[in-house]
Amino acid sequence: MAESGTQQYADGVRPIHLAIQPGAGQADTARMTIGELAAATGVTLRALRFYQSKGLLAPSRNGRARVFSLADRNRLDLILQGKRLGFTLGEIREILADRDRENSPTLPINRKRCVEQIKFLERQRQDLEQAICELRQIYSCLFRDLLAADHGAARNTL
Amino acid sequence: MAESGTQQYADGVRPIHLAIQPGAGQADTARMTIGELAAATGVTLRALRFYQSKGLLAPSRNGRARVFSLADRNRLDLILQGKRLGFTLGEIREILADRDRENSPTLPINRKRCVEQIKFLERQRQDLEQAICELRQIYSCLFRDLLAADHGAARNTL
DNA sequence: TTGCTCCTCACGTCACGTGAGGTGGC
DNA sequence: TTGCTCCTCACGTCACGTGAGGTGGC
Repeated sequence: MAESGTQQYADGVRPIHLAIQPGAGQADTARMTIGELAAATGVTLRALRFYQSKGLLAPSRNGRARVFSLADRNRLDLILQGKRLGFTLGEIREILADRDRENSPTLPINRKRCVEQIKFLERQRQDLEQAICELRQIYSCLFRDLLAADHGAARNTL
Repeated sequence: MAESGTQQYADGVRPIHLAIQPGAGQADTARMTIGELAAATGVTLRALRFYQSKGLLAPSRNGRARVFSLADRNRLDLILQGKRLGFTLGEIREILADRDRENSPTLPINRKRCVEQIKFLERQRQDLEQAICELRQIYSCLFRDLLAADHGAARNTL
């Protein structure tokens, strides 16, 4: 059987008792299975296991099954923020290793890396702009050819 | 030995007799080696062989060595245009297979594919814009923290 | 003979997708 | 017993990079 990943609750109604486990203790007691974490974040099971294999996540175990703590969930949020910002998984691991102690609410990047990443993304944006521009020109050429074909058809009957 | 790829003429002065072969015939007589084509287009030898393995290029042979004609070079230009426009190699092969007969000066994409690609790239651009925006916010937070640290240091001496 | 350019495997990278085949608790 | 969720290999994808080891003509 294939694992279903992120869509096992298609109606959007997930069993709440699994997600929070209220009253079972306090503080870091919101322990989740891999399936619950996947559903909560939109990340596939495979991706979560992959992040672990790359040293980005380190869930504990209950027998063979992985158990993710609130700290793990917060760390995953930082990983996803890093991906949104265009960092590779290797870079994200570096960033999180740098000052993991701080338990930062946002990705703890330094000034230099921040500036370089902005430059990097701005270059990509410029490439994208040029590509979009070129495609729009192609599109208007297609339109012009269509008009020309109409007129050509008219002329060819002369 | 490693193959040097695109940088074998670091001074920018390439032997002209290799690039054109003047007077050897007419029409499609501008035959190039893989190294010459690589140097002329900035594509690596590996990439050229890879495009061939994917059915995008089909150079003839002189013994074991590949020989690229003017038609091959023009086709490569279309491939590179496709890549700039964000198409995958598989899509580029489809596009070039569609109406190869036309020997088009620009990538012969149809209206539907053009519109969809524009949408696709515009989505990517939006993601990029958001990322850049988020990074700029992080940057200004870093700046603010630096100022706060200065003031904090002053206050802490009180 | 030395150098250069060319060749063909073939493994590595990046971020996972996609089965295959098996386990454990309700 | 059936279903569900979980597990671990392990091969596939995309667009090449990077050696290793060998060939051919000046």
